[in-house]
Amino acid sequence: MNSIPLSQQARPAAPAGQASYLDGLNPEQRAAVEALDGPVLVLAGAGTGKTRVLTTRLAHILATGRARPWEILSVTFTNKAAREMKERVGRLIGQGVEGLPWLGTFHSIAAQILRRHAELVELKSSYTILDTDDQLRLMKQIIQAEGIDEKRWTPRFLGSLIDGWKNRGWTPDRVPEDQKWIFAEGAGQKLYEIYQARLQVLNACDFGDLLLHNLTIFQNHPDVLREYHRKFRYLLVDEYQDTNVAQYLWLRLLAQGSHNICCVGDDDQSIYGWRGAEVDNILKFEKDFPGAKVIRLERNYRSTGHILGAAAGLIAANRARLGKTLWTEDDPGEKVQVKGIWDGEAEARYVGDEIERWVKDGRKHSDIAVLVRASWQMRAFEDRFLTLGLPYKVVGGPRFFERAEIRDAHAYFRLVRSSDDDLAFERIVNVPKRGVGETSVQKLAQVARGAGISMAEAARMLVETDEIRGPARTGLKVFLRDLDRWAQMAETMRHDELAEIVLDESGYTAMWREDKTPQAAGRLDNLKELVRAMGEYDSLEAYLEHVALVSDLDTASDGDEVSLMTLHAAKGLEFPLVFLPGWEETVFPSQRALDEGGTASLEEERRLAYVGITRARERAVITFTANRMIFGRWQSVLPSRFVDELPADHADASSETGYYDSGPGFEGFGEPANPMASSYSSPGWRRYQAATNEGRKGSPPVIEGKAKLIDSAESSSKWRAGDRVFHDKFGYGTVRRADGAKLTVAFDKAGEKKVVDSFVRELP
DNA sequence: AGAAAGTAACTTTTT
DNA sequence: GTTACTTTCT
Repeated sequence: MNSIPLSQQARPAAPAGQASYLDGLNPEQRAAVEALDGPVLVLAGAGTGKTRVLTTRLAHILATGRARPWEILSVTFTNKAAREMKERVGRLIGQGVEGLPWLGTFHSIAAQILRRHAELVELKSSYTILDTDDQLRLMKQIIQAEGIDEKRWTPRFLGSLIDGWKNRGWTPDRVPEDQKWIFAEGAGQKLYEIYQARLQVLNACDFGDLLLHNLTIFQNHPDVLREYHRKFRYLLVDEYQDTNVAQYLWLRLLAQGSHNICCVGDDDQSIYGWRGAEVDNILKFEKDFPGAKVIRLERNYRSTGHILGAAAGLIAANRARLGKTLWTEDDPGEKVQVKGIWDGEAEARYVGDEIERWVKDGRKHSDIAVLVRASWQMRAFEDRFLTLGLPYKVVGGPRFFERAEIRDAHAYFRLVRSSDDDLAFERIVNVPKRGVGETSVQKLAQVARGAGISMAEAARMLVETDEIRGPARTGLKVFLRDLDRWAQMAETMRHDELAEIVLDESGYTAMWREDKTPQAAGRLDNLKELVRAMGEYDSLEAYLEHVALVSDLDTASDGDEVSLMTLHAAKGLEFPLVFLPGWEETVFPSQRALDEGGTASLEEERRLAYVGITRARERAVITFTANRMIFGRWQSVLPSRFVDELPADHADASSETGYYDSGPGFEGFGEPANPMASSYSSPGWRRYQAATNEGRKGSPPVIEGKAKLIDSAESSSKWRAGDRVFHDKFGYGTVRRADGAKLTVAFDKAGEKKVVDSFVRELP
């Protein structure tokens, strides 16, 4: 791993100040690059040159001879970020970066470390990394084995619970008392123990374990930790605001050596709280790392003044933040556009039209991104783009390695490699159909468990007896014979050749060839692509290790396409023109955030909105609709509170059509209109509804007296404060405020809600 | 065992 | 609207 020729090691220290890589850095960036000693936190706002600082700092450490390439630990969150850093450092120091063996994601580096010390946590260094699918199936087995009702206590719930515990650095014995009761009347911790024991038998670990085992090793074996203290002279951490507790503990342990830890991040862009990320980590950095320097990067090189102003105004509503003020020397540019639209289809049509206009003006499709809160929102845009013939690509969509056919194929390969991989065995014994149904598999599992052997071994025994008969028996016999044969071939054959043979001879490819569903062809293509990708690795092991930690294959096609993606996927990217559709309550902020997480998760939604706006360089267009199809039902929806929070100075709600206005200062529902936005205050909502509805036919359908916005809007005085009403979903309630069609109702059970009057009726 | 039909549940976001 | 899962039937 550390095999770089001596000639490529530390280059002679360049006199500081003359180093060309420092040219063009602003004073703050330069300070962040040059502050090499002790802990440093770089608060890098959106578009302030974060990656540049990170890579230049790395180059600087090398160029000044402070450390050699393998003495620097650089961690990122995603593989993409790691790749980008490698590339850019390579360009800066003008040589290959194979010499940076410790640049990678938290998970890949933890996996490397774990391989070297696996025996210290009772694993073999050949351990496999389970994907979420395997994990869930394990959970399910355990829940069933323990006789717990899996309807009430789903494997998925247990999975995310255990995952959460791991993210907080809790091994089964450290789970706090009150947490144990979250699952199945106190069985949670016991199930966690059983799960870990199963993993150990399988010589496997899940994503969370990679970090957690590292922690266990470091805590129980100070000598090992010291080894890494000596090894890592500098630590660099990207996206620090996204670290969870386990990652934080891991970093803190490692930093005890040199104390030279530099974390780069932006608390305003912390959007992974739902996955265990702790904004707190970045908020308390100075406390955790005494003597830390904090450097703020606030000069933005990406967006226009208005875009920054709109984003700043929005994020100012958050309380838990360190506070930064982005500024730019660029033009103010044009204000952020905010537009209300009738429904989702019309929204997609509008976005499509705007895109065509932009392109007609000589700009490129690839300048444009459409950023949505959740992936289900993409379909409307895909539909529309397809009809218009607009070239587009979905970024971060269905992941290659998560597709069923790829997982099936991997299960075959894993099984050929080691026949005791029960999870793989179970996955594909009967794919394609071999007559081995559920009952046979149950029997195998039971025997295997009882005898402490693998399911493949159990199968070998049982096919010789009468325990399993009929088609299951012959099917298993053939399957076992094939496995043996392939295992033998593996000794001599190239792994990608073998892969092809396994897939063919097992009947797996044939299964898809005979499948007549439209996706079948794509699946066969994926399998071909899989075999091709395998060829790029030296061995099956190397390949499997890689895919376990990577979610996507490099997709090279950089055509001239509009990018369609979720807001999460957009972090770190930028586009001249950005569309932000779906800014409605319950969509964005999402219902889930509204229901569960309280203020914290609402603030996270707001940060997501902030991330969205700050992706735009020249122009940002926010849209919201009055009606949206959610869960297959038409619902009337209200503009997002984030729309109200946009400062009128930087956001423009007036629109060219007669549609009307809403938007900044849209008279937010019963509350005093935003004073900053008074110029926008207007009784626009009703006019907007009336106007739009007139221009539209048919959609959304008017169902069962619902969605009759027009009627209800016009009969504005049907309800008054104090009236008792009934709502299908929320039950009985008392009207608190009535503002045209919009009611604020205090429901007896559901609490205070804002609803449109067509959804309530008189008491039955 | 396997296919068809009917049902619940649900949609974030990723290593 | 979809998908994953369960029940029912052959």
